Amino acid sequence: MFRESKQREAILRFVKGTSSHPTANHVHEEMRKEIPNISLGTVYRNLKLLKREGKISELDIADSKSRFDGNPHNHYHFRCERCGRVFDVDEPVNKEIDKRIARKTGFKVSHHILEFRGLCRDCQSSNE
Amino acid sequence: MFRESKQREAILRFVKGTSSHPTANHVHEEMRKEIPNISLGTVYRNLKLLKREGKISELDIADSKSRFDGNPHNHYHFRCERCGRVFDVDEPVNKEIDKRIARKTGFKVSHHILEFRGLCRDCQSSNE
DNA sequence: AAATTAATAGTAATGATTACTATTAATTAC
DNA sequence: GTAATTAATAGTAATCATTACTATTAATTT
Repeated sequence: MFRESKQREAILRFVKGTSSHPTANHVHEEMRKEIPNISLGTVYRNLKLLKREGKISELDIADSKSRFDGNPHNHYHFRCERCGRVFDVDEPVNKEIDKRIARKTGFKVSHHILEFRGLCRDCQSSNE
Repeated sequence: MFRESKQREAILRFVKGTSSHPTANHVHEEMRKEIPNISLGTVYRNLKLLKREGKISELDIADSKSRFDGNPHNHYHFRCERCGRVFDVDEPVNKEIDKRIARKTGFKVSHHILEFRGLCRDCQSSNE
């Protein structure tokens, strides 16, 4: 089914070996150093494939389209992985965790974004 | 400085009045019902403006480019709002909160995504 | 070594968003 | 109230990340 390719091996090796959370373009630039004519399409295809195989992950959060919220205050959301709908979650925002992370890392933490993922009620009951 | 326009008023009224977390395109479609020739550019411009004014918010999370991570297991991140770099955060994943939200909402919660935002050490010290 | 076909390179297409520009309309000056 | 000013708009073109397409290349199998 799958064949080995030096392109895919190199992409996996690089992403596994860096903590820079590179974009597809970053990976492409890096790859060109050892495989000068590697194409961007190959990078995209393999990143997606390696993700499907569970060897790497993607910090996507949110799909390609941005969504807006009439509530301007920070609050949490739930996104259904099947229908794509987004719901507000009625859970108090944990401000303590920002302080803890700030203490641990030395970063200045202004806020955090928390999104739950799974299946909404409709999508659980609909069998298909 | 700012002038009122029926387009902006209608957009704000709609986004404030729905819990559907609409995309720019959803807002545009809805607006066309009452202002048939409103342009998509106007919708985008006003959504951005209303966000800047703090009247609505955007569920962007992540910018336009997707980032990849050699660690395939769920973990938290910190994103610097100034330089854009993403760092891993060494904090145990809270599985209890998924259960609590599931109990509260009736949704099936598979996991959650948590991203801290603020200024990394470099960007705090660089004065500019 | 030849046959098969997955993977690639290179290019074109897509889709969300932003930029641009002439026109319209809200506000200000008279 | 009317004319002058200029912010906001409609409509279109441009941009940018990502995906699709296709002829060619190269792993793997026979």
